[in-house]
Order: sequence, then C-alpha cells, then structure tokens
Amino acid sequence: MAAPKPTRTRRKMQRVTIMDVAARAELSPSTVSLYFRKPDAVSAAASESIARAIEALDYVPNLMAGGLAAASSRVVSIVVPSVRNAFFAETVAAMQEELGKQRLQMMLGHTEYKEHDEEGLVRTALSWAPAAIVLTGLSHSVATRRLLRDSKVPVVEIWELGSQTMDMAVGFHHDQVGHAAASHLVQRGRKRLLFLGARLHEDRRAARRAQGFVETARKIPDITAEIIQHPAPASAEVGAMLLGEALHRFPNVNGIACSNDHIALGVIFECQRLGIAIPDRLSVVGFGDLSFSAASNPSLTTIRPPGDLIGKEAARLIIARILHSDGEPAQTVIDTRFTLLHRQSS
Amino acid sequence: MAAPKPTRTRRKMQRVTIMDVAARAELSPSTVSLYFRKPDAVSAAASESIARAIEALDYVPNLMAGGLAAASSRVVSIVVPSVRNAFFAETVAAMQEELGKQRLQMMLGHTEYKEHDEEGLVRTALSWAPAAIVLTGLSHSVATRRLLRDSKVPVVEIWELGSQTMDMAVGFHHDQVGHAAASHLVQRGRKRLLFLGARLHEDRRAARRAQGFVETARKIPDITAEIIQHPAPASAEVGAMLLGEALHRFPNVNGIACSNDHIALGVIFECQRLGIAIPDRLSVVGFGDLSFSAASNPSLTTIRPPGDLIGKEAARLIIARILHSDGEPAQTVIDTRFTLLHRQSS
DNA sequence: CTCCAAAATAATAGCGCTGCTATCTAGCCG
DNA sequence: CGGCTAGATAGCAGCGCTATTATTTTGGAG
Repeated sequence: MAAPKPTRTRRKMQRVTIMDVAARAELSPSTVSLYFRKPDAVSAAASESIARAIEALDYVPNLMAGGLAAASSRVVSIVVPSVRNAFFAETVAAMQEELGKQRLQMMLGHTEYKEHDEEGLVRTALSWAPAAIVLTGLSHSVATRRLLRDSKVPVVEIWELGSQTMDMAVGFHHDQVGHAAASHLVQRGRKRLLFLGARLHEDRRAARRAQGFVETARKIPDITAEIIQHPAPASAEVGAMLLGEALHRFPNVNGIACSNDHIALGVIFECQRLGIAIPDRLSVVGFGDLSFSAASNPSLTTIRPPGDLIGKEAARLIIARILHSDGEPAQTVIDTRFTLLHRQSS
Repeated sequence: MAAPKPTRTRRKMQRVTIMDVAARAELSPSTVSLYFRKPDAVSAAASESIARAIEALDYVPNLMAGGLAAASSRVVSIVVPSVRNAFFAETVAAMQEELGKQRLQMMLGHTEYKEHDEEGLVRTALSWAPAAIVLTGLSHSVATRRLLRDSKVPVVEIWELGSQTMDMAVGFHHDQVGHAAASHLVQRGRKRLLFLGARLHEDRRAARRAQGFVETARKIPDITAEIIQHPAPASAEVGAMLLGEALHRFPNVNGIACSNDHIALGVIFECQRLGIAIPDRLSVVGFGDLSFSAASNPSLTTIRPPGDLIGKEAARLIIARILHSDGEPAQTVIDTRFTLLHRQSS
C-alpha cells in the first residue's frame, strides 16, 4: 500500500525539551546538557545564549529523563518514624536546607514506628534510583540490608550510634543519654530514681535511654531505679498519668527522668496540681529541649539532642560522597553528642 | 571500513529490568508491564509466574523510566512553610499516609516562610512531572501561577481558604478563627482584648487571624482590641515576652488571644510567675491545640485547626483527580472548619 | 467443526536526557 | 606558517519503561 500506516499517535508532548532550547540557542543538545551538568565546560558566549533560550522558552528540565539516562537521580530518600515528632521534623528540615543548596531533592517516608514497614519504603525509595538513602536508627531487617547492599546506594543511619553501621552514620549513643540523666539526678542528691517512658516497646531509642538510665543508677551504691512505661505515644497527658502511677507505686521517689519533654511537662503540670514542689521534693529531667521546655515553670532540665546538626551532617556526608567522590571516605561515623541543660526542675 | 567501531562501552547496568523478569516468566516485557499497571488484564497463570520471577530476581521497578515513558510520575510535591511547625508536620504526615495507600510518593519542599522561594521549589517540583502539586496558602507569585497553569498539573492549595483558588483547595478561613476567638472572649465577659502574635509579617495566615479578631471585637460596642506582635517565630519565650509588653501597654487587659499555643503557653507560664490568676483576671485563648495544651495548668482554651484532616482531604482530592479522572471535578474546595475547645484558661 | 468476537499477549516506537566519543576550533610553539 | 594540543561543541546510542497497535489464543454460538 502506498499509503503509509497512520503514524502512531503517541501523545506528542508539547513540553519544551532540551532540543528546543538547543535549537533556539543555535547549539547542539549536548552542549545544553553540558551547560547544566558542567557549566564551566561551556564557553561564556554559549552559556549566555543558552541562558537566554531557557528564559525565553521557560524551559523546565525533565529530571526523570536525566535520572534515567544517568542511572541515578538527584533525590535523597529519607525514612523517619514520623515527622509529627519534633525531633525528626527538625532533622528533616535541616537536612533539606543543606541538600537544597546542592539542588538535591528529598523524598520522605514514614514508618510510624512500625519497623516492618521500612522494607517497603526502602523498596519504593530504590525505585527512584536515589543518590542516597537515609534511615533512622540502626535496626533494619535482613531483607532491607540486602536490598541496600545490592543497590550500592550510599546509606546514612541517623539518630543512633552503636557498634555497627551499614555505611555512614550520624547520631549519638542513647544509653549515654540515660547515663547522663541518672548521673545528674544522683549528683543533685536524688536516690530514689524513676524513668518514665512512653511507647518504649516501639521506640527503641527511648528504650535504650531507659536502659542506660537504670544501668548507671544501679551501679551506684544506695541508689534505686525503676522504669515505668505507657504504651501510648508521648504527650503531657501521658506524663501526668505516669506520674500518678509513679507516686502510687513508689511514693518516696525523688528523681525522675522522662523519655521526652512532653512527658516531663505532664509531670510538672501534675505536680503543680498536686502541690508537689519541684525541685525540692522531686527533680525532673526531660529529653528533647522542646519549644516550651525553657519557658515552663519551673523551667525544665533536659537533654538536648542536636536534631538539626544530625540533619546537617547527614546531608554533608551524602554530598561529600556523591559529589566529591574523588577523596576517600573521610569520616563516615559522626558522633554529634548531646547536651544536658540544667534548669530549675532539678 | 570493515572493522566495526569498538562497541560503545556504556555502563552495562547489571540492574534487573523488566526484561529479565519477562524472560524468566517466559512472557513479553509488555505483559509484565501490564501486570503492574493493570493487573486485572493479565491472566491468573501469567500473573503467578510473573510474581514468582519478580520474587526470584528481587526486581525493583525503575520509576524514573516509567515516569518518563508515561510522561507523568507517581510523585506528589508538597510545599509547606516548614515541617518544624507542628501544624504542617501533621498535615504532611496525614497526607503521606493517604497517598501511600495508592502508592503515591511525596516530595517535600520548605519555604521557611520566604514566599519568594516558592517559585524555585515549584520549578524543581515540575521537573519531576509530578502527579499533583500541593501548596500552602493562597498567595503565590505571578510566575508561579503561570508555571503551574502551563504545566497543567493539578494543584491543591491547603491551610487557607479565600475568595479564589487556582484549582483545588482544602482549609478554612483564618479570619473566622479570629472572629471565633474574639466572640468567645466577649462571651466570657472580657472587654479589653489583645491579640498576641509572632511573626505576623511573614505568617499571613496568623495575620489574618489577628485581623479577624480585631475586626470582630471592634464591631461590638464597649469592646477594645489591639494587636501586639513580635518578629521572632512563635515560642513560649516569645509569649512570655509579649505578655510583659501587653501588661505594660495595656494594664487593664482581660482577654488575650494568641497566634498559637506556644505563645499562649508562654502567657500562662508568665502569669504563674507574676501571680496573675487565669481565667479570673485574664482569659487566654490559643490556636493549635498542641500536645501540651490540654494538660497545662490551667488547661488552655484553644482553637484546633484540623491539620490531619487537611492532609487527608488534600490527598483524596488528588487521588480522585488523577486516578478516577472519569467523573468530573466533584468538589474542589473543601472547608474543613475548625473547633474551639473551651477549657480552663477562659 | 467453522467462524468470530473477546481476551490475552507481543511487537514497536519512543519519553527527554546523559555519557561516551568524535570532531572541530583556536591558540601557541618552533 | 605548519603542526599540535587543549578547549569547545556535536553525534550517537541507549537508560528501562509505557502506550498504542498488532497479533495470537480462547471459548462459545451456530
């Protein structure tokens, strides 16, 4: 048949492509591509006419095409338990700011403290051929580890340090936090200690703080320490509730550390209602240094984890690895430490 | 010449592709692709052998290739002022949960309250050919609007409702919040009203609440209302500071509304220190119903914005639009309302 | 049995960009 | 001034998948 088959009606995208830009700038697509990837390799004259063409056409690059061709994208995937949690929100925000400077995008995933979901999130993340993957904590399923190893994507584990890491890590030792809280209370002359924790069965890091707390306390002669917990997520209400239980079970308690500041604030509120003097009769130490902690009455002694620093350093490690891959893995484990802020409640 | 040029040594990805799966399942790549996109169109026998092949090869699809071919991705981009802000963190989390059910991924961008940055974020977002874009608030630059219009990507504006929306919107009217706070205080017999606000110059929504507050109050005979503000981000410390200024400038104030609960908590703390009885001498109303608001002492009367509902509904609108595009735009503007929670502080 | 529509599967032609190479140009030395 | 080299620019061949069309297989009806 002379008549050619009707041409395929593939959606003929009217999208502006790199070729349109090249045509307008009277250069080849290669050069335009180079302009984006290695601006220095393009002459000033070419750069200028390309910039003009981009401007005129309002060109928006297609990062998916670029990622496909380059077999890797400018996306960093991060998996956190929850952004509802101020700690991780802080880290996510700081990290994004840092990554943004290098025009790296962030894709976010939540486990909502269900560790089992992590594998699925990692799978999805890998579908985007990310430049790096950031995971919270150190405990990951075998399948997750294998996926990541096979993919060869750089991995950063954040918010927790331990004996072994998959690749890179930024965080601190949670047992040391417990240790610091216990030491501080003991130093303040407290002998009957309690750790009040929310959701310790799911929040492993909080559990490690609790463990570090009692281990430290019990090593010191004449000191007692127990853990009281509640399965619900941390909130001031849970804190108030936990204090009630604490006073019921251990009436002579005089030093309390909390899994976080929400719990501690609840303890303070409840003590106000019950007429319990803080710190005279009871010392309270929190964890988190949340927005209200310095302003409460009494102000709250607490341990401040450097959430923003963690985000920033994680971003830096990633940038160092993927952008300046020339040098060798300088430092791949960063201990950010934490700070005990001694205020009125202890 | 006879000798063929040496074959290009293109990085021969050892990645498992859809072709490997097809080969192993003894089917064509097309069928495997169909299996992912329209599982019902594939026979049970084929489905099973494909599933087995995927399992055996540990196949991870390349979403960038898919997105490129389909000219659209399963990514939803969301731009919020900051995830450090609990309101938006809540929305982001809820939205992600809802989107996740449809295997839609979320890409996050922050403006950090710099509206000027929005355009860049939208540009980057569009580079990923997202299935939809979610923006916070209603005020966007002309360039941003044009970019979005040209791209034809569905847009959802959240957390604010007003006279006109670009496409879809989910939120509530902030002036109504101010109105509700003022009405409530008046109803509680308060006549000398103040609105304490943080960062009103950047946080337009808070500014609208303030505006609604004074407009309502001033319409009522015998009532006075003023706004006092501080340029720093909201925190309990700023709240305490603002109360100081308030008492200095308006010693007989007896009703205070705050731009959010952090400020209100600071007011409560400061009143405790100063020995000002709440609510006897001073009524306080917050905004946000943050984690500590119900537990504080006195508990805080506040207005609760449905952050999670906003996220959920926004996700639903998006899903309805892109997945079941058959039906016509049912409802594209959703007023989620808000709730005044009357507690002890008023 | 044959025929035919419906169901299932396969073939084809890109999506828009990048990573090599190859080619071209300008600058500089002897 | 020819010959070289480094610096710019261009050409080519996919990246891994999807949408569309084409083909084959099924399963009844006649």
